Amino acid sequence: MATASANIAPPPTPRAASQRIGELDHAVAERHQRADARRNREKIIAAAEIAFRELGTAVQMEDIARRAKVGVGTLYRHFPTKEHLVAELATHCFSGCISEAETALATVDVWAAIECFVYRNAEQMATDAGLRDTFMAACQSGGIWAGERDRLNQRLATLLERAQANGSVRQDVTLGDVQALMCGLSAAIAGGGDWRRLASMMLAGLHAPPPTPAAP
Amino acid sequence: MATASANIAPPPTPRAASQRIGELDHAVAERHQRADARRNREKIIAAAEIAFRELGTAVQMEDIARRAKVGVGTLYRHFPTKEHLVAELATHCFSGCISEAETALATVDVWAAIECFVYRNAEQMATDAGLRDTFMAACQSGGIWAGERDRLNQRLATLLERAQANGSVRQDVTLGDVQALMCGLSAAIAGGGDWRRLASMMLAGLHAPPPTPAAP
DNA sequence: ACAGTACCGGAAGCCGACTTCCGTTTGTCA
DNA sequence: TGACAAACGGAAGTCGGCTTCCGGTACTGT
Repeated sequence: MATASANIAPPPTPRAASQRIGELDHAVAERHQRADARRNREKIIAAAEIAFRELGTAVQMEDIARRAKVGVGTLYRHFPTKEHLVAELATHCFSGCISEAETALATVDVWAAIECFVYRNAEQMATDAGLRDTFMAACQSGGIWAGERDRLNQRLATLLERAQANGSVRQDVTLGDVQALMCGLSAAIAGGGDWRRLASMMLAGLHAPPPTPAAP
Repeated sequence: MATASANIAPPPTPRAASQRIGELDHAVAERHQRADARRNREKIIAAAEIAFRELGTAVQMEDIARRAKVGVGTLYRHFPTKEHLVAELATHCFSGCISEAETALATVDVWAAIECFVYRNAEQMATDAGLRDTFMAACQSGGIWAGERDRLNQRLATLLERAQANGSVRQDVTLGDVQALMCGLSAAIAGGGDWRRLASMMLAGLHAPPPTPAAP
């Protein structure tokens, strides 16, 4: 699994590689399509979201198809690859986080905004394996949904910058550290810790005064 | 994935289930065996340790056999299942941690001992995927190597207890939280953060004075 | 030196995912 | 309404791992 687990196999066929996610994919979605097709797409996404929350990237395509009351063939008509489908779901996760980050950016008290951001995410992670897996995968550079991740990182970067200018976050913390921390928080919550305490500890670590001199 | 990517498949055959790890396994190891067999076992373990550090639980049996210059058949003669082999390796990881925890227990300054323990592990995690995966898997209760994990947890529990009595660790932290934190630290380091800073943040989170009142 | 047996190697088997294929169904447009 | 293409369903294909099998090899004790 490591992690857990994640098992999106690298596409064995050359076929999938020929489609950029978010290009042709959306093009197909937009273009004139039959009513039943559109309906099925909705059903699939709805079912996939639930399953993703429950099982994370370990969801199985057949499981999703079953929940959506649709054949696997139909599933693959709409999403040529598991990776494409997961990317769609991960994008939803990210856009949620992004809008939270934006409300944080609109808040005057930077530190309170950060606290709020972290608590909100931690709370959701407690019941959403998909969100946790998304944060974990976000650390691997160059993933498929790198675009969305970078949009989030952009927000977090300015948030971090302000907080450091403000003195409310340790000066030596980098954006990479923040990313890693979110990833760590996911894992810790997945590991069964109490999300509230874990979030508060993470915040304390960020907030802390100048780092204590390192022990040998 | 999550995790990352642990892929020890549940044994499909009834065969593996009939052998308790650490019982029959060791018995076979002890019992009179041919010299070449013993030599091969050592080669396998040596190769597996290196591969495990490099790849974590994602190592493949064939890879290990190749590195040990041994056929897969031989590998399976010594370890009837991938799970058995990984358990052996994880046990090594745990016993290292346990002895570190014991030196920590022997130290007068509890907080300094904890710092040292965390830094040491973090440093090793930075280059040892096997250690990271071991900590991640340790959270899943009831794993195969639960015995060793519990021996470690026992040490950590008394360490935590003393530190809380001492006032150097937040009162509301539980052993489960500590476990989750180690798991989170693994993930964060795997996610590419700087181990030194991450460890210091984690310690700050533990050390912190009474928890800040939770934000909504 | 020899028999007997433990052990070795790696090709083949198996299994659980993902993905493809194609006959059938259904919506759409004239 | 009829023809046509788009979409459906799910059985079958594929692939990458773990695991087994069995003919050959080489220790070990006599």
